[in-house]
Amino acid sequence: MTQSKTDPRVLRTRRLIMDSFIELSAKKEFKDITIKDITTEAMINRATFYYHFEDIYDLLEKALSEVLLVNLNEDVYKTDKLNEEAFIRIFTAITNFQKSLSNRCHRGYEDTIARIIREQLEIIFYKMLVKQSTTEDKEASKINAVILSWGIYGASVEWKRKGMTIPPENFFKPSIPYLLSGIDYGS
Amino acid sequence: MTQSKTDPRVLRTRRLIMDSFIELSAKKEFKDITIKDITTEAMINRATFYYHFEDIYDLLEKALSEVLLVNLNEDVYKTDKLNEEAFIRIFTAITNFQKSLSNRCHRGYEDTIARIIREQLEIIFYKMLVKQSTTEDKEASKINAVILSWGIYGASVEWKRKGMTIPPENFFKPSIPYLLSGIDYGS
DNA sequence: TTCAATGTGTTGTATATACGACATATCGAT
DNA sequence: ATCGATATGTCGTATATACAACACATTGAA
Repeated sequence: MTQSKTDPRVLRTRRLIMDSFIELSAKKEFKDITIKDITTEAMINRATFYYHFEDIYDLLEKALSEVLLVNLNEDVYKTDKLNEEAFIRIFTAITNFQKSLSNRCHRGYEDTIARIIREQLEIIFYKMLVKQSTTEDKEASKINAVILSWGIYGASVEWKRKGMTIPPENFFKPSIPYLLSGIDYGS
Repeated sequence: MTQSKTDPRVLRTRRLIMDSFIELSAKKEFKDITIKDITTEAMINRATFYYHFEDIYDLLEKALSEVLLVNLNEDVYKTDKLNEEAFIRIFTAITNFQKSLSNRCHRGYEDTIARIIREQLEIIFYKMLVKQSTTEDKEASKINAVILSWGIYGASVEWKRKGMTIPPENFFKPSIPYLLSGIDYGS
């Protein structure tokens, strides 16, 4: 809210960099992508890259966060209550994300990616929990968000381990009653 | 040759502006397109527009020149000799250009467009004539280029007036012997 | 007519980007 | 181990773009 709108040049450049990175990720492994590759593809100067990102890992992080966030926002914020439908939407968004990553080659960076997913999940869960919590106990919401993010990410890993073939909603549905019973203070 | 390569920011911005203009031309008449429309679509500042173009007519001119030039370069420079094939390529490029313009609405600017086409044609003809002329008479080449540009543009207007239905090569072929006889000094 | 709204074109200043140079690190070949 | 080639990260400076403000023209409605 306090953020004054950012310079259009910045938005433009970040978009160019991120798009180029995603483009290149489809062709090469992450470890073979150089900063020069990215900036050449994006037609921006190499020094400009460092104006926006610490290094290539920082870019990976922010690019993935953004992609995931777009997925989540498209699917989730249609319903702002954390009910059965919302859980299924979120879980499906994550499995979609996992599927899209499994095409690209990010070998050796699974941990980074896992952390990014959990962080984004935590943010979203926290927002939704605070919004619908009747008490003012934000600490509890924070911890619950952590637990939910780890738990649901874990479920997506298990889904992946089973071959990514089971429809996400079928795989996940059995656990929903348990998850809902824990958080449904209101009503 | 003497041009040192231009700043990538300039290329980027010009492309954004031109693409936005072409985009908007598909939706609105030229007279209803404002500078603000263009710069908003291109996501650049209005003042930046004036850094690159005198006004909207200047943009029209340069945008059309570029589109035409791309058409011509794609088709023409495969053969660098001004023979029957080259004439047909050029004439076809122009009729294609006329067709693409007839969809968009540039009512009231036909004269401007005509001038742009002739200017581009003249440049190309002049280059080719000088290249293949055995004598060093550049003045003659210049005048011949003028004559050819007006003549061939006129033919394309006639082709348009007849409904743009006749295949350009059929329409134009009968005149080629005459045109070739005039310029074929060499050999 | 008058007035408000909108478009045009210009100017001064702040900031993002381009560019070249540099030091350092990494890596593959000899 | 050494060397050339290539990638990383940083810096200073030049320049293109963003932005707000301005004067002026055009337009349409009261």
